[in-house]
Amino acid sequence: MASLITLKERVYIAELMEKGEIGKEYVVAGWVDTVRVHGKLVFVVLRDRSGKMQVVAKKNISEDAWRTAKSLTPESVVAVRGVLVESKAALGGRELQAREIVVYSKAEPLPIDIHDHAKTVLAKRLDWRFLDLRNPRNQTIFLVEAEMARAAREWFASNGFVEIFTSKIVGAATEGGAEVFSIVYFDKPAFLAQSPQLYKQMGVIAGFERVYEIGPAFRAEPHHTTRHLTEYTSVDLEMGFIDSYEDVMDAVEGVVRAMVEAAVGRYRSRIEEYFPGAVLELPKKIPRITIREAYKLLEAAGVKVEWGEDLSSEAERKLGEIVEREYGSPIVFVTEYPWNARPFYTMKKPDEPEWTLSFDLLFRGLEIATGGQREHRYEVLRRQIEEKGLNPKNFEWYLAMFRYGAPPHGGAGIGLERVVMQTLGLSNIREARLLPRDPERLTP
RNA sequence: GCCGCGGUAGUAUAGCCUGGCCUAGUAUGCGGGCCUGUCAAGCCCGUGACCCGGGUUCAAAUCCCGGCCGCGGCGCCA
Repeated sequence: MASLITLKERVYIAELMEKGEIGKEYVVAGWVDTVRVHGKLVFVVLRDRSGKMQVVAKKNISEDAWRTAKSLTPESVVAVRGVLVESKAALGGRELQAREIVVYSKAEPLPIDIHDHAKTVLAKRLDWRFLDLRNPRNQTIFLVEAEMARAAREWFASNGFVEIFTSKIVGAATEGGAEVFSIVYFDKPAFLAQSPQLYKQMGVIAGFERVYEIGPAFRAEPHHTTRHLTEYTSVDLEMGFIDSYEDVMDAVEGVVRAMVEAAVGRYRSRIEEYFPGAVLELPKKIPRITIREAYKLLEAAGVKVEWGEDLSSEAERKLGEIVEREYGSPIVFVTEYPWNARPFYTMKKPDEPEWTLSFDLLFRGLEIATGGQREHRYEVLRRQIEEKGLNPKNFEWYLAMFRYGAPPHGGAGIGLERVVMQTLGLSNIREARLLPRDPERLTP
């Protein structure tokens, strides 16, 4: 017999729970969250993307529907037509009394526990990512990510930035390092872009003045840590006609604030429910300290630092704690990094050339963004390439841009997954990436 | 890349140090039974595992070696 249920009739569970009419018939569809079979009574919790509700099937319905109800398995996809009734005992005070049930897809016994993410190790969960994401907690991570990306685009658009799409297949490594993936491009060697850095500078110099890109970046570093991916999403921006790198920090602060506020604004209740360690708001003004001030703070706290060197990951974590305590902020800009810790295109501090006009943004002790003012003077830039031991010949097309009118400019790159991770308080960045790639993992 | 830790049913774990009492325990899942108000239902019965290869030993889940795989720390970075 043909099904009497059509999905056109379908209503979302959240809507039904909020404003469905008691006594009326409705069709809901989704995944079977749990089944509890009693003697002459079956309780089913049905889940769609809006929420969950209880469906009850009693033995006195049609023979067919009763048999179907008894044999439901968790995570099967079903549709139910039933009458909405009040029920003191049911979750949310109402439930659907089933009349008809259609099983579109019967699920086999599950290979992982999807009700509690903590009951299965992350590696196993990732092997079964499509099931792992059925868990509303895990789904929330990607709702937050999507909202952050949307908010970033909106912020960029309303601040005069043009979205660009640069090539991820490149003929030379951006910064001369060895940390790139090699690919075969017909008969030539090529690489996966580790950053759109040089191209976004091109966007500025080409006359767009302000550009941004949200896209993949590839790093061939064999990191075995909870905060590195070999492929991640970079929120990149570059802006011309700036007075100083302070202008770039203002922009980064604007985007990051927009991202966090949008995500919390839209998903506050879900975030509070599933991520008790989440950061729900950023300070009015993100503190800015120079790295030399950071060295002092760290030394005062008994942490060993090397002046003139980059901060170690331990120092960054400690600094995060100190700033939280001293400034009451989970987030801080650290500025004026030493020249030896920065790439060739960074502008040096005019009066103190061993330091640079650059910054990192540390969120709960983890670097989530890096940026600064770029060197736009041809001769100086050329010299800096040599200073870093790189061959200017490999940067000919790039250097040429600075001989035909390049405005003072600067920019930054923000790690999207890291923002998500630190906002929600995740312990592993792989959780914040739909399909994480690390030195070992290439599937799914 | 360097260093450390680990691999036991579908899942998560106990046992390993101090070899035999392991016929490998527990929870959950799965199969079956009872149950008309449960809510990750309850109770009863059942099901299912020592990563691979070699070695030591009377005896190996347990000790040793090699391999494969996983996790984490560091450097570096987003």
